[in-house]
Amino acid sequence: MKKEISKIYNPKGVEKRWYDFWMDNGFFHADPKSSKEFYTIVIPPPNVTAELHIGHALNSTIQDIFIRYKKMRGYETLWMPGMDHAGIATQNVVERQLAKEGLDRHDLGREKFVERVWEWKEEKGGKIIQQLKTLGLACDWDREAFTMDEQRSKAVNEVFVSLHERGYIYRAKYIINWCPRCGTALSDEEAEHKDIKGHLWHIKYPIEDSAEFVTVATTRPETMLGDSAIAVNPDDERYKNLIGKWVILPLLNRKLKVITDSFVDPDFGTGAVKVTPAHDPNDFEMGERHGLEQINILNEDGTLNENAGKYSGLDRFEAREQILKDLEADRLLVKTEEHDHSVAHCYRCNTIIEPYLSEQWFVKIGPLAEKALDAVKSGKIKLHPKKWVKTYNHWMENIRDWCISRQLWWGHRIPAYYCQECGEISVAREEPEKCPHCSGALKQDPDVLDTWFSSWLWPFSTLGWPDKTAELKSFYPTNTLVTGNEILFFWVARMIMSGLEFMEDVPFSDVYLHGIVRDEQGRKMSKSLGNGIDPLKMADLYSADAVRYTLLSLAPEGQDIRIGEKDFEIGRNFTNKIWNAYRFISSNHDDSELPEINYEQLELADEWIISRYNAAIASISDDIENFRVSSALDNAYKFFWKEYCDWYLELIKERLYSGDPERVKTALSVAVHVFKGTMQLLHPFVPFITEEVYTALSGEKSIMLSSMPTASEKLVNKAAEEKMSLIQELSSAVRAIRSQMSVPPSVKANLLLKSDSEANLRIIEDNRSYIENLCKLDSIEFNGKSERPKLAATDVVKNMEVILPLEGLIDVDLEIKRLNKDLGSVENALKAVKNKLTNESFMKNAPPDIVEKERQKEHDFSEKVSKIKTNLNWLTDAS
RNA sequence: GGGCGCAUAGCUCAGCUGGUUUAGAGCACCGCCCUUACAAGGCGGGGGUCACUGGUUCGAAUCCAGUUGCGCCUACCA
Repeated sequence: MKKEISKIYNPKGVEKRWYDFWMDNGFFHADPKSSKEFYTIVIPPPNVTAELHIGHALNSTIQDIFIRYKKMRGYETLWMPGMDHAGIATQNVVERQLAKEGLDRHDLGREKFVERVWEWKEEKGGKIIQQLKTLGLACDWDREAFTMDEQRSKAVNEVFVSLHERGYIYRAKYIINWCPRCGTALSDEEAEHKDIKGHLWHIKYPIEDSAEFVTVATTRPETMLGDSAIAVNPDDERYKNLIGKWVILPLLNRKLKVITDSFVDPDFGTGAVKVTPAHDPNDFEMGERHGLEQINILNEDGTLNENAGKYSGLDRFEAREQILKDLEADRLLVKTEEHDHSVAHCYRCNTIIEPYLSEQWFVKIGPLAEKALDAVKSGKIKLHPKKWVKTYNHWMENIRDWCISRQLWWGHRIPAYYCQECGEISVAREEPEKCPHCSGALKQDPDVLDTWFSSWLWPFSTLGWPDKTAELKSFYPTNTLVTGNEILFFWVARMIMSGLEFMEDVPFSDVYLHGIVRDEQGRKMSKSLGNGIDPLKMADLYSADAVRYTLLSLAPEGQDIRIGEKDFEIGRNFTNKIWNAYRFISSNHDDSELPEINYEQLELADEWIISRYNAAIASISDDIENFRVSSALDNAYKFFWKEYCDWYLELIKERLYSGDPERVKTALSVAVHVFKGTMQLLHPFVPFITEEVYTALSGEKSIMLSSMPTASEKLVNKAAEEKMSLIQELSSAVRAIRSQMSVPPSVKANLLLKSDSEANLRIIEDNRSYIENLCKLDSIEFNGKSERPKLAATDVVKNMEVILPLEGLIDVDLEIKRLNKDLGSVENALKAVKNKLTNESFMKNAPPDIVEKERQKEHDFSEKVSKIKTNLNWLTDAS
């Protein structure tokens, strides 16, 4: 009874049906009370504003592979999903929305604005969660967390207060990164440095009571308005006479003292530097050392303030132009040099950041970093690939205090309260009613915390901390963290710090860092370039399985990935191959139950595929356990497509069509057994189609409930593999001859084999039907008496002469050419081997087994050479 | 300035601790084939002085050093 199965795999409907099924049955839900061993991953929370891009697809597919694999290996697996509130990004979105209505957030007021953001979040936010589901991810959605939800907010609050109590949080007036467009401070990590082709302007400052000038060089001439000194290196002879003198700041005509500071590099610019303590981190420190005035010339929006004289009100870059013009007019601009330097940009809006003096909250990071450094050094946490360890160490050793306050409304409000009477600051878990010092009225700090201040708690906040939950007990520490390498500092390093500080244990034991997905030209995918590939579109076109497969098969271990839309055909073709293998097996087996494999009745092909199958189980498992996911997939591909489909399924056709029920049964039992297991091995990579065909074939409820096959040493059969490789080589040789001599499949041929090796001939004789079927042969003759035909195409396989009498069919010149080519390469190989064997030092130093191998090679190659030569002679004689 | 990575077929990449490979795969290309799972396929074929230069070694695509090119990260480059 044949079943009707579509010739081409149609994933439409299949994927959604199975995802619903998995969800309805709670297969993704993890039980903290389970007696199984736990395996946990926390998702890198995407922004609530995010839409799925190809990087998310790669990142989450890798996690899904680990989760599904471990589940089938018997673990209680938890994949903890959620999102972060993305303070700046989300506020931006809602502000843009307001702008369309002609409003800004101040029109609404803080409370209304935050309400509005929540509304936005409920209606439009979190689109990505739905999108992630189409990829088939086995996340425990019942536990979905959000950094702004109640439990996570509780954790943030607790951590802030507790760090404050430990003396790790302080408030200070310091130079920070200020984004004038977002109107907030940023951490060092949030400032992206980009190389800019800028200028170095040389400006003359007149020396007081003199006709002389001192020339300084700057990349930001507008900051001169905030200058409070000129500095030179104390050892710089050129400026010795200037020290202590006064110069006149052009345009504003303020007096500036000439000071010395060893920070100044005499070789850079002119060796004299203008000092602007309020707008440059170095100058700030120099200012501290010399007690210089800090003159702030900027408003928060990047325009110049009243300290800028006639420039006040201008935008910083307009002011720069105007100042340059004015200096030029005063003949004070002496030189304009091209100058490449790196400039900090806001990672959210790409605006150029200003170093800005302001009062902010900081985390004293040193003590936390120290422990986090140890965790990686000691191997408690392993980074994959491990090349990142050096980068991690370097960053950790040079880390600076973390600016955590943000001048935003969307986020966790800082639990610090200022007394309106005595000015004392109280930091508290619960808002105090009145000042604990003087009972005065309190006002909460208006700022919110950096979004990363909530996501660094993710591995335990999502499990219910600070409450003592069953989840924390079972699932912490988590096992594997999978994330893009660009986020190592932002997030990974900080999670390690917080985990060690608050859980007194690392948050995870292994970190898998993958690369960035780029376009075919190696460019980062971005909205502005319009070169992004929409994974949902690809999933729609080719299936989610295809997207997953393609991404993984193209992902080099830890390197960036280049990908184009057409590449997704790779995945589609693969799923189609699975489908058709299923179709083949299925159409050959009636609905009766399949017998267990009878190991007594196996043919060579069966023994061989079972052996290869067990090797595949071992290598794929080993790859996954050791974070080589692409390699695992590659091995699965090779086994399934090259060995199982190309060879094994071809080899069993004869039996399947033989009509002998016993032979059919044996072949089918092995074919199904191996196919099912292969589907299990592939399930973590392509979950949908494997579920579809596995359940269809087995009648089981779900592949997710099945156990991943384990490799059995006993079933690895080297002898069978040897034999098969002879069959394979011989078949390939015959097929090559046929193809190259253009012998159509309809023309059956006879094959003559001549060999000294009875054993080899016996192997072929025992399995002659394989060769006959694969090579479309009528007969095979072994060391036969029949005359060697004059016109024949020939080859040599394992010292066995392969003769295909093809009188009238072969092109003699072509065959001569073919043999000569072959001869050439074998002769080269022989020469190389001979060189080795005549090399005394090789003979003296190389291990005996290697020498033996080379001897064997020499023997084989020279045999082959002489046989090819003989064959060539036959041909030339005949023609 | 410091660090890291990459450089193998036209393209994307394998090739782990040096010797069973006469350097592989996929895509692209060429030829034959709609052979009763699959043309989204099968079979066969062409194509590489493994970036360059030295070194270690009996032996190097593989290890070491340097050079060049590209990429990334990092930095208090006025």
